[in-house]
Amino acid sequence: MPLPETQIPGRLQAYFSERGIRITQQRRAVLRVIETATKHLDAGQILRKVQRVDASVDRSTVYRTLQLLKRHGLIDELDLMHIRGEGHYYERKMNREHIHIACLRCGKITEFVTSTYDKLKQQVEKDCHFKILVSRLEVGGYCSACRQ
Amino acid sequence: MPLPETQIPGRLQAYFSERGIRITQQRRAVLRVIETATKHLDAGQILRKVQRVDASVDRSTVYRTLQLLKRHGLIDELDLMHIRGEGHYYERKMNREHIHIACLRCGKITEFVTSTYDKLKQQVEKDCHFKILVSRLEVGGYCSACRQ
DNA sequence: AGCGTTCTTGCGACCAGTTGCAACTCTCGG
DNA sequence: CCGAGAGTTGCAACTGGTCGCAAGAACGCT
Repeated sequence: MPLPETQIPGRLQAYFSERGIRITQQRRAVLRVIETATKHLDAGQILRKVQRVDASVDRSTVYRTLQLLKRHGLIDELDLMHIRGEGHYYERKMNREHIHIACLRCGKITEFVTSTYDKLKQQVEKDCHFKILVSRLEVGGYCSACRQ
Repeated sequence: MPLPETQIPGRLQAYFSERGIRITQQRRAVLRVIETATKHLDAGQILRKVQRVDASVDRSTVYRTLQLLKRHGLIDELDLMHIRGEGHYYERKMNREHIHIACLRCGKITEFVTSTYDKLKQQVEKDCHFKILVSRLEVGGYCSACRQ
């Protein structure tokens, strides 16, 4: 086996070992796929990419790893307004929470950061006496190109 | 059969006949369940309530009716931060869009209306040159009682 | 009211995601 | 380096949601 362990751990794997969460071959593969993803992936796509590295990895392992990451707040789960089916999409959590804007016609996903979103969350915390841990704002409609 | 057709149509049914969408026994039952709901229902709960009126109604009919309502913008679909499982919840669309606040510990769902949310949406439309048709803001965390 | 078109339904098969369980494997201490 | 114990995996069975299709129902027209 040509040294797969010596790869750069990556943030997610580092988080795991710091917290004493076990790192297995299967989890390493899932983390790697998520960390190197360039676009929003759904569970099925992640599974397929993982199985290209290790074909024996089961669906349930991928789903369980995604749940684990979600519970630790390391990934965000998105619906993207159900543009394609009912499934969820995943992305690694960014420094700044952003809005997902989905064009219902061309399917393009845009991300948008604004301080108004932060202000809105602060207002919710204050007015509702609520401690926010996760939040998700998704918007569906038509982008400028599709609206013509 | 004691005059089931003579019931007050209700808003959803009225919308259907105005638009020439066929009204069937099954759809009538689903609309009735949604219109008389006092809390957020998931598809399974709606199915069970519908089947108490007409046991022959199939799952797929309920799901298709929900999709139909969603497409016409008559109901909103919510995840409620996946407090219980992966399923979705449905509520009939209100005059004013509101934020759903889900306590991750006690499961309580609070609804919150604020003009900041409207301002945020306006800003997205302006800054992103995007026409918003639907939006959804869900927040998860701890309510004041559970935070102690 | 009867008829025909068109839409809807129920069914069965399928895909996606979850769960219980026995076998396995990771990690830590010796 | 090895063994024990806890945690993880793959499997199989199950639930939730979707889809294609043939039978059935709704509505407009006469």
